[in-house]
Amino acid sequence: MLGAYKIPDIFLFQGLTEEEKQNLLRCGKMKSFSVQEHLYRYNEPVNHFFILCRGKVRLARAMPDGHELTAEILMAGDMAGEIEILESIPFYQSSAFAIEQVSALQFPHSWLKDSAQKNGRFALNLLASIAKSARQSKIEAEHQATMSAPQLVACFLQRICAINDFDPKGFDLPYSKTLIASRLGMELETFSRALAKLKEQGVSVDGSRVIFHDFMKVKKFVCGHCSISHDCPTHQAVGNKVKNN
Amino acid sequence: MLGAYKIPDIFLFQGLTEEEKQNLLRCGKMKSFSVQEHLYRYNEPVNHFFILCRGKVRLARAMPDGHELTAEILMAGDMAGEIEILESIPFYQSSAFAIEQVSALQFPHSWLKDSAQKNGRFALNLLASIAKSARQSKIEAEHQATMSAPQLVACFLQRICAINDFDPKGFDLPYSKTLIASRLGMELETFSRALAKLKEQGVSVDGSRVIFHDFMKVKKFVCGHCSISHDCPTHQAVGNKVKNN
DNA sequence: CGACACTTTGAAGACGATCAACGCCGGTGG
DNA sequence: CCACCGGCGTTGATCGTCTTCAAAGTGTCG
Repeated sequence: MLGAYKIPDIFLFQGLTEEEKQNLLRCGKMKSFSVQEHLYRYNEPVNHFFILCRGKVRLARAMPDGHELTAEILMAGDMAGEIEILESIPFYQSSAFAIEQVSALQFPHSWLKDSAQKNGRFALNLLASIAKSARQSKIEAEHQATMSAPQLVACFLQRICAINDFDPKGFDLPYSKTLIASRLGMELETFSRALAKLKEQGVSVDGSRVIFHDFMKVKKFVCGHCSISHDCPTHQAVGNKVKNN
Repeated sequence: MLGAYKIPDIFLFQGLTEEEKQNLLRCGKMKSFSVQEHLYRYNEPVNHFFILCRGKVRLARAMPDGHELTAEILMAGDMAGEIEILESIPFYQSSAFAIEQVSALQFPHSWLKDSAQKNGRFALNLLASIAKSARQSKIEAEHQATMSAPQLVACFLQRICAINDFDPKGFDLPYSKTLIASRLGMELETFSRALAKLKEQGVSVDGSRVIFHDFMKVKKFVCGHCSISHDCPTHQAVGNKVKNN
């Protein structure tokens, strides 16, 4: 059968018994989506919760000026739709497009809350997951406000490398530069020029081939991979510079 | 007794029986903090979870260059420390300073997960809360990437007005301009100039007095108060402008 | 080979950060 | 009462960065 991909270790199910897992999985269907197909669209009623098993998905929303912003690029293991469901928002807040051949577990929207309410362990897993993405978004907002384009790009490249477990000494970009630029909220031209500047920092990007020649230098340049680990040397807090009231 | 403030309706406790609430509250202590005092500091071990009952708290982290960024300004009803606890991060990721006289319920850190695991309704409330702040942060990152300084300021002013239930026809800023600028990740000078430009959009700010002369015009200018409501006219999604791979 | 999507490069303009100076206010101390 | 000071906010000038528009280069696929 076509859609029969091995179900990956799902973070939400960690620590559950095999029986609990099977019971939970019983409510889900494995769905396939081909390139350019959408899992859901902005403003559609929230009917489903998804867990990505294969392929990548782009979450995007269009700005009124016609620009389109890529909010997130999901990979296997990521969830989609959970925010809307948990906040009880009736309509999807973004559109989800498959950028590769995608397989995803699809659950009815009520499944998520029901399972969280019934199964304490499931709830904790879900909480950890969402807390992580909340923190990630906070850090990203911070970065957008404080980092230059080359720093943002370098930070993103590090993250790509880390979460995909690529070799820093040489790997291929998993998506187009246009998509990355849109993900980082910058123009393609700016992105391109940023790559040129990164050569000075020991990062060479030729076509889709990326090489970190001096990992330490890059870390220093962007502030460690703050978005990844907990001990980002950049964001040491101290002071009291901003006075109150 | 000094710290005896009425405990506000706590979102986390919604839908619980009176008995459940009392049981949960039993683990918390009401603490007072005076201006400039900290509830916790960056990199300290995560020992407590807080629910703010009175006063405002600034969450901040310092950048290596000495700059300091205000990540969040909490008000009564908001939580602090939940992200670190739920993600099991052992150290606080920001510092929390009281910018007014503050009262807060302080719980041992383990209380949060324990309660979520045991009480399904509590877990759902917590999930909704965190989902909301996750979505909020996403939107903020988006704004930082796409909006001009005057737009960011206008958006922030609208939000202040809405969440405090102020009268748009005239209200006072609840914090200093320096603090707001830092919250928005911009320089005080930029903030000041942004206010000047907002006059053209029907927003007058004189000292700490804010008046929205034409609410519709402002909404249009910033894109509705997208950060507040679900139906932000700005972020209608459509398209497919960004091509894939 | 030509069409088309993707990417790079160049030049001009807009915007925000930075540095510097000044006005304003409340408090302190002579 | 006045002089001084420090914190806060405004305003001006300059500079670097990002966006925008335009053009050209690269690659793939028929």
